[in-house]
Amino acid sequence: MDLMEKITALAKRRGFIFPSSEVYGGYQGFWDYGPLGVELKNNIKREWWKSMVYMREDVVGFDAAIIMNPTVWEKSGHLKAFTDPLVECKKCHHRFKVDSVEDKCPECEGEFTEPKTFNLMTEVLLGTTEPKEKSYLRGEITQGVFVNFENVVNSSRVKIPFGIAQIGKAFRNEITPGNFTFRSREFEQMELEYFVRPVDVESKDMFEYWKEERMKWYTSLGMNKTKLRFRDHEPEKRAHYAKYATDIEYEAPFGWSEFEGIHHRGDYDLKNHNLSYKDQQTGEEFTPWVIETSGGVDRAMLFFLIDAYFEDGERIILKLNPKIAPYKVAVFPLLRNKEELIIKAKEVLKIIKKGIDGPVVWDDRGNIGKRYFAQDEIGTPWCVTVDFQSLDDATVTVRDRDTAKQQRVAVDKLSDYFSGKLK
RNA sequence: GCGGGUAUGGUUCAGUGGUAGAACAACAGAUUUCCAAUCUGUUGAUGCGGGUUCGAUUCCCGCUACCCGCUCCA
Repeated sequence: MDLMEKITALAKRRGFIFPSSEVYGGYQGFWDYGPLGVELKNNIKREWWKSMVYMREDVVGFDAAIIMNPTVWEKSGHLKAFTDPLVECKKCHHRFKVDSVEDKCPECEGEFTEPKTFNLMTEVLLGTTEPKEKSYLRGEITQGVFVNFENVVNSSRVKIPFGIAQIGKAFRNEITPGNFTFRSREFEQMELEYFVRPVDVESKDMFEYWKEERMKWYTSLGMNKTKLRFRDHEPEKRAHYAKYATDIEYEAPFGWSEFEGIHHRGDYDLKNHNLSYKDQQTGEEFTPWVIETSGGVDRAMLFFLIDAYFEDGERIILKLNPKIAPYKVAVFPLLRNKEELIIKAKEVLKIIKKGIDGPVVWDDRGNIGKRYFAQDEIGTPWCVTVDFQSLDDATVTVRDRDTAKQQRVAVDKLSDYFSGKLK
């Protein structure tokens, strides 16, 4: 079994990720997050929000509607840019963008089919009477921030340079979803739009600054540096709006794959929507430039999972950073059939639950070794065992996931012990 | 959308034109048991829809999903 199969199987077996609507045969390009998956994903989003909004003075949060006035998408250029006419070679079946090729297939000299368009925007019909009004599920979350630019400026005392952060779902009719959750038709983005003065040097510096910031964030949560790299876009490969563009890529089992883009969008978007900024002190009015950091939440989660996956003989360990691990602590009674142990262990469970921020779980299956294995496999950083000694001296053993080493800790010190490690 | 492959309990596999087996998991019970798979018991499956046939999980067709390429870029 290759690594992707192992991750996919683990994700399903332990409740991280399921194929969407699986009882009806699934639905291509959609995935559901199970009890552990939603914890992991929420933790990633929370850590992102903390570092991008709470830890900064110059960024505010936002949450736009998924469905917007269709004019937004006309103005933004998405109805054009997300519609790629493709031709297919009748002989070798390779496909190409119409404007990227001549009239013969560069692979095999074969004839092309008529161009077909693939609109990546997901259409929705609104209203109760026919004809219904057509709109779109957002193809990227950014536009909601841009069209609210002046609302935010007028209501929240932000001054350039400043940023607006947003996390939310986006939808694209991908031609070929695949590689587990990597390319999905519904996905979540975590994005910052950082507005700067339209000055080349300043904006380029800011672009470089955000590149480094974003890379640091992933490594600070434990992602393996040697599996990460930047990949600058060649001018001709850049999106329609980008002045500069870089991807952060992870070396997945299916190859180096992008999961965050840092784009210098210039004034493209605000100009499209006819929006500008007025400096209250100088009276100067201008259209800011935008540095965007746009990360895929589902992709980041997939790569955190892959990156954390280790095998030690038969033992599987998810070495997730404790901050994003679904469960922080598991509590075991050494034996499940000794009432005094159960009572004490339930007390300890309650104490830790109150003492730390995050899920603490109970586990009394089979035998103790089995529980350690099961918790390792879902990345629980610490296991607390209540044994007979605990009944005498109110201490428990705390076992570390990565080292498998144990330490005796007094029950009344547990909360401090764990919250210290979770900082 | 095109080409190739795959589809059996939760997972990994077996098997058959006539009552589908196992291992692991799950659940219940036993055992002073600290690094899984001691002991006992229980639940649970042929992706969906057609066709051929007395009878289909098995043969045929269609669909769907997943995997590998083309494509895509969060």
